[in-house]
Amino acid sequence: MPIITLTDGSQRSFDKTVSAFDVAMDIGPGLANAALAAKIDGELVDLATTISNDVELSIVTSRDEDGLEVIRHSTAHLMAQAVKRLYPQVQVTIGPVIDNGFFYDFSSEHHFTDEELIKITTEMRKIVKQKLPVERHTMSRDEAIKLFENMGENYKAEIIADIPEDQILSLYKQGEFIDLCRGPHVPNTSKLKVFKLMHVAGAYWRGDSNNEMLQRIYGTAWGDKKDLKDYLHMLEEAEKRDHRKLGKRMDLYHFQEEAPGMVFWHPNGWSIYQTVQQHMRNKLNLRDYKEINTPEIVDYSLWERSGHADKFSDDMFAITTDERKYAIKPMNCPCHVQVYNQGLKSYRDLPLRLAEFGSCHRNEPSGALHGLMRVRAFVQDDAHIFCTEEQIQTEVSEFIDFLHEIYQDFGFTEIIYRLSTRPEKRVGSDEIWDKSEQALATALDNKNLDWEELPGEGAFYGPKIEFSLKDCLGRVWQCGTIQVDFSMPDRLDATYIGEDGDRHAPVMLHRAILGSFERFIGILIEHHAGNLPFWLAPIQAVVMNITDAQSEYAAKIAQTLQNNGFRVKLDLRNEKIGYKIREHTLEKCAYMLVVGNKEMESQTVTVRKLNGEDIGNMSIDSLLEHSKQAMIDKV
RNA sequence: GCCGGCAUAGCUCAGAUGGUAGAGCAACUGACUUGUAAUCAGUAGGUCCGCAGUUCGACUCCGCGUGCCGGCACCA
Repeated sequence: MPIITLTDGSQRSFDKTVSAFDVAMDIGPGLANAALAAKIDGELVDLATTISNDVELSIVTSRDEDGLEVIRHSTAHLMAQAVKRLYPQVQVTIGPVIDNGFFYDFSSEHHFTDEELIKITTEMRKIVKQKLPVERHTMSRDEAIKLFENMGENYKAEIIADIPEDQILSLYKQGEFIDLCRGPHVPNTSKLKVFKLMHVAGAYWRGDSNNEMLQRIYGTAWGDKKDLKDYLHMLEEAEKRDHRKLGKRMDLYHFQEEAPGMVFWHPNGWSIYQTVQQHMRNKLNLRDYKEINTPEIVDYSLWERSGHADKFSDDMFAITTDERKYAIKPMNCPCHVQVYNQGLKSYRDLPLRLAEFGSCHRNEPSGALHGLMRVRAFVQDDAHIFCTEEQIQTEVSEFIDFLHEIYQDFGFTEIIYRLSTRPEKRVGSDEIWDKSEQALATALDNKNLDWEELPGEGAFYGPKIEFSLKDCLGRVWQCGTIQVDFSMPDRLDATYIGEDGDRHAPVMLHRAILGSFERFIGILIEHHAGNLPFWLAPIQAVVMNITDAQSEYAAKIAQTLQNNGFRVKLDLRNEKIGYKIREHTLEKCAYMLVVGNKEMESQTVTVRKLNGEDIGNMSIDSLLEHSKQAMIDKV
């Protein structure tokens, strides 16, 4: 005689075993109709699940996050069923839920085209109309293997073969289609109405590049039409922010075939770059970093000693001249150790913070290149802190403060923290690893930061914290990092004289805040949709006259701004003011300064901001003051 | 690197089922002297990504290469 407690605390008792659906029906037919799944004592289950004991129950609809997940998962099955109907020779593999949708991977000789996605969609709609019940069945592992082998679904059989033998598996059947699945699923296919197949892509079987390449179809699915529409609209908006498009429109930089993955910076883009770099330089000075500069081309033997040649030679550009082999540096650390090694160091010299805007080249796989976000030639805001073991904790903590300050300056507040811990292949004792992992974790905890651990993802020489930012498409880009390194100082003979008078190897902290200037500027462009704040804008102000009568006055204002260190343009063309404003808006000029007869007579300018906001008429002195304040406020 | 797609004027794109291409914007010239997101008219602009092949003829079809795009893998 189950007594069922609902989410609002109310209770209902039944005199016989009931299904979750029966309970929903008992509450009301509207809810029963909207019901997709249920949660029994916190566990997400099918609506058909029977209840014979006292439980807590909630009915899951498309309004719940869980409901959306069920819809997306079921839509993946729906798509697989449609594909199997249209292409019986195709084998199914896996079809999980992802952010905003789902995908399903198929093995097939035939390659799906975008037109065929329409065909598949039509078939999916047919299955929805058929209102096929989705039924859960269970069977033993070996039975399941046999079942899928008989169906010719070898991939499924392979997946099941990896599951422990004694486990009971659940399978879901809708019409003629059957798939291995943990569930839960919607009660029938008519619940799946709002979806769209997005695109086809390749993906390796089991995510391993040694394996066969499968075909993945991505789709999106939602609880109601408006959500789908909003999502598609968001994608369109995100596309408009794409730094590759804006970079072209704003004339920031270009790429060309002769130098794949290497940026040709134009004056506007280089202006942003210089502003960002100067800002970093100022901040590094305030925190007692010493800026240095080291060679880009270094004899290969140094990379052999540092260990890079051994592990990363494929990614290094090597050159041979006069029978001598060099590498173009992929990282700055070995060179920084060379600077450290000049002259005898005492414990009194530590911590020593050596910073470099280090130009690096890495031969990234061609398929990985992506605008400014992934390039082959880039400059890191790199620094290495040489310190004692005891100083690690403080240095890491201060670094996190530094990083927060910089991200704040650039307008980023959403940061993802990840701690990568010891990998299987590593150097150094477990004791040292314990200590350094603990130092990093403690530093994060002391600042009350939410962080995720990535076990085994650390570098071979030490653990690291990664700091990532999210871009407009929700992609996560790693920017900052701090890594503890007990290995390289030793490999490259770095030492200091301790209080005890003996030589010791210092600990090296590799750290970067922006990561690479290229990637960071790409993220900046997308984050601001190209509308960079005044302090970063390549063109901070454009002075426009109404007619020729104000040419001289307009030029004088531009000159004054320029003399005060601002980046100014003068537009005296014989065009209507509306035309000029439109053009400079598209160019993303921060301030538009209009001068006509009115302004000339009163010795003022009228200021319009990029977003169309009119901040009024002001004297040149107040304009200068306003601009200087904007630089300080970073708005 | 792997799978698939794409490559036409400075930019955004159309087009030709094989007979050497077109629009809008930009550029240039002229008129207009203009008040907060496009004034009008005219002119000029192309190795149709590269290299080979088929063909009387290739921008179009086939092959190879390069780059880019969507993913996957990679990201010290």
